[in-house]
Amino acid sequence: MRDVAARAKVSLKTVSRVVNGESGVSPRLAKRVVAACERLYYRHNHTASTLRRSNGRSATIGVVLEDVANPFSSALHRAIEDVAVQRGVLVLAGSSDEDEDRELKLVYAFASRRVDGLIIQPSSHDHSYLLAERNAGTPVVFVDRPPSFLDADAVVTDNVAGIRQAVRHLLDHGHRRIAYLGDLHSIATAAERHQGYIEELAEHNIAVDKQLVRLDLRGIEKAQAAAGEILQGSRPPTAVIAGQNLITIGAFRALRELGLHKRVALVGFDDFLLADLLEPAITVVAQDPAAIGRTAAGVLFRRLDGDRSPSQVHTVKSRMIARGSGEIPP
Amino acid sequence: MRDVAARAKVSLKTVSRVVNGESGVSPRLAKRVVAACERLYYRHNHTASTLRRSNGRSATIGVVLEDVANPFSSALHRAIEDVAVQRGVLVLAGSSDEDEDRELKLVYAFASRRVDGLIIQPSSHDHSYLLAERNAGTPVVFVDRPPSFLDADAVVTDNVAGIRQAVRHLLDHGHRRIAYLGDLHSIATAAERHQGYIEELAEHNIAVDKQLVRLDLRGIEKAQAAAGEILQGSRPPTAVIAGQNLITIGAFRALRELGLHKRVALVGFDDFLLADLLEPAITVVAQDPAAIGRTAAGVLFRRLDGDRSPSQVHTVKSRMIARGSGEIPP
DNA sequence: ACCGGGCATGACAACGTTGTCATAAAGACA
DNA sequence: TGTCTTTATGACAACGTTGTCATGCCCGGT
Repeated sequence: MRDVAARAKVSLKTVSRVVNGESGVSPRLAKRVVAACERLYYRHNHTASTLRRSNGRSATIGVVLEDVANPFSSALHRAIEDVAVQRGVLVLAGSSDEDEDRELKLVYAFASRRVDGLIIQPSSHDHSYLLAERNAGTPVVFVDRPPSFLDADAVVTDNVAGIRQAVRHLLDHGHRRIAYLGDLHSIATAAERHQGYIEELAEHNIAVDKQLVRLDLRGIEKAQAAAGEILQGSRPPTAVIAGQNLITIGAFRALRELGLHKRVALVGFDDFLLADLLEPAITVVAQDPAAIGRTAAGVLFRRLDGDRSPSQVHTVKSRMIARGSGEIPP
Repeated sequence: MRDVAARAKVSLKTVSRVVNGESGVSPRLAKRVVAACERLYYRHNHTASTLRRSNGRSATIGVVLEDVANPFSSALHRAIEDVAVQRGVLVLAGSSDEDEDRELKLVYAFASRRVDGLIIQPSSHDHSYLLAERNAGTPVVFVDRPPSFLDADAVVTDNVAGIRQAVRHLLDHGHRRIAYLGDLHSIATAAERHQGYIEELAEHNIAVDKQLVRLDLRGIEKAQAAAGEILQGSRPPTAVIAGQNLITIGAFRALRELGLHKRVALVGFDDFLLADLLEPAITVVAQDPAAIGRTAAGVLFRRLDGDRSPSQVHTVKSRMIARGSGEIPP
């Protein structure tokens, strides 16, 4: 900037004014400055300007996702980005891999870059480590799962209602022996979904058969194995509910393997690409990651704009999509 | 930092030394400083430190992708992140949506945040706008598609060889009427793949039937429509090659719709989740986005470490995965 | 008692910008 | 012509840090 000022024969401050589009610079000087900028390949240093500016905003937010490459997380990411670009805000993204320590390190790394806000899909179970950030006035919004030991906004899917709807759907089609395959019980959403299964069965006075429930299944292979065991048990289910994306795929693989995919019903939680092209097409309770991301970014920016209202949990509705696999009779 | 210094009754510089883990601070003082940091919720300001430090590194890189939510791009993103975290480097990511202007704006936004390096999956066709960054010594690596009008490193898939392999595979299975569905011809990789199709047919002295070629197909719907038209034409193909992910899915939808999915062969370029669960399972020429991302990040960091060798185009091999749809006889 | 060397600590400037205020020039008005 | 207002411009400090160098202290050797 000093070089530009020298070349245009003006003061630093005048260059600053031109670069920031401030008024009160004569067209003659402004033209000289612009010309010098171009000649010298000058690039404004946004970081230095942040340091000095009164509001101190870096125009950058940090997003911690489970894995930037997983479809749910990346849909969140994209939705957040779309809101951010409209405000000229950039997005730092990182993957926690469901690891508390990585989450914490990412948040600290973001914080030390002075991001304006944080959106976190949490893996940890104690978010009090974020107290320093809250004290510093950095807004934090949790997505997919609510925070613990910290007062902060959150945007989540109505997991319990979603699974209850799936159970009811199967009951309506005459099923009574309904298996449930769930993710790591330590994940809040997984626990909620399992809870939904229990609640809906209870409401219809159906006892939970422990042989039909398998939890802590992580990834396609484990789900496939667990589904295989249940389906080959002494009193197999007539329908299966899968509490997560990859579990649905694993369950479907097991059904295929045993030639049962057209005889045993399957309903999955969370939609996935091509679910409609399988045979049978898979009935799912679809989440809306784009809506979750959009909402979360909206909340974050409202906080940045000065909203001081009490923090709130926003719920995004899930939606049942009947495609065939969930409508197989017992 | 000033507050911490005051509370620990030491100078600013001593706090700086402790925070950066420099040697030459007595344990007694160091302990006082650490205690003060914790009491005051002090967070190191990495941005300010970058401004002052001699190397001026921000420990942040910028990644421009076609769309952070698309499976290929997000796999790239993740692979890059995995290399970056090992060096304590954060990743700014953005989506260009195949729009030159958005790409340019993202690059400028990254540059003004003084990222240490850039990885770009380019949409534009003239990358000379990056000259200022190259002059400033910021390394730039292109992924998926090579740069134009700029001397820079690139990491790409062997598109021509991949498609030629697909064509040969179909020829080996007896096909002679092979249709080709391609993406926007303005995308360099799409043009290369189309070229591969032409070359391999020429080598076997088979004339290209223009009725069997459709280009500029963007998205599932357009591909599906185009495939439908070709399959219902007067002299339909016995096999179809799809030049991209979504086009493969669109083509498969069209085949299903017409009940031809077990009679007409299909080979897609670029693998996708669940391709193995469709009926028939889809034969593809798989790219390796993780390897591309890993390589690109490796090249970038080598440049940052001072590698001044001439820039180079690295090619990552594609791999044919036969699953059934490509082995249907004519 | 004196000197030299090593070690711990701090004072100060600088990184690239912008906020604040001062100043100079030009125009408006009586 | 003199005074007041407006407008354009610049000088300077400050943002939160770290590099450079100076200072003061302690220790061992003579």
